Amino acid sequence: MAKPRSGPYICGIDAALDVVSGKWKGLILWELDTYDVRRFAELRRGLPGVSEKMLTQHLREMEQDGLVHREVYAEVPPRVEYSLTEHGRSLNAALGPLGRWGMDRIARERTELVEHRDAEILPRPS
Amino acid sequence: MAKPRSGPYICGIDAALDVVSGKWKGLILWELDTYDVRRFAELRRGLPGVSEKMLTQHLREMEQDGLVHREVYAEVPPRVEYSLTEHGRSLNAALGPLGRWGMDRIARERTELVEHRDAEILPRPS
DNA sequence: CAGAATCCATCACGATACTG
DNA sequence: CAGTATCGTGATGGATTCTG
Repeated sequence: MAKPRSGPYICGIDAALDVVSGKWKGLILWELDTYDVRRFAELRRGLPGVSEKMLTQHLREMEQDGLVHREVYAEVPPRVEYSLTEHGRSLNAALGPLGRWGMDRIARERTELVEHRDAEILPRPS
Repeated sequence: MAKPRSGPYICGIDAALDVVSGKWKGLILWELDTYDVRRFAELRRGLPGVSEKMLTQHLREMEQDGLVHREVYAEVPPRVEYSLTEHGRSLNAALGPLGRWGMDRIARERTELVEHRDAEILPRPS
């Protein structure tokens, strides 16, 4: 089970996307990068709409991919803390420009209705 | 149809990943960036294993997302050329660091059997 | 050549219930 | 609290066939 890898990667983008392809992985990365350390319930609260199963699953995969570190405390009220590994941090850094691009895209979408806004591309299909 | 997703994004990463999340989109981007202009069959050859359906589907979505430009020539042997828009180019630029990260990951995986792997850059013997 | 259409397999994702 | 187990579903991806 786990992950049927996409076999031999053709390029770096491919390999990287394989690791972040999951509905919540981007957000998990963001959350862990922002807060440094987070507990299971905290992450869950930070990702509105995620189910425990998906959160666990994604966390496990990311742990296996060496992105996330999982620290378990053998206490009476169980406590588990998640944080990014060096590897995970470097991924996040590499994701920086993409994040900014995404922000621009969001901004663009907000003004997409204004047709005067953009004169450069706008392919007009007739 | 196309994409019912794209709810309100929580962060830029989320928005960007939504656009490149597809089995071949990363490769398509890479291919179009490398060759500048590509025909349908060329793209198909460049993406070993892709089906026509998926290629068409991905291309259409990317066109709709404003990443790809589709130029149709009304000739007897039909010819369609795909290229990146400005928007697509900027995405690719933003994808650069991620691609390099992915390359590192591939390299790392090659030496993954060495559990001692640390801050060391071993030249690949062989 | 560049696709559209159809059918089919798989899997990512989710809801719910149970546990140490 | 932090999971695990099970089941169900729609989206995603693929093989094949047909067309302008």
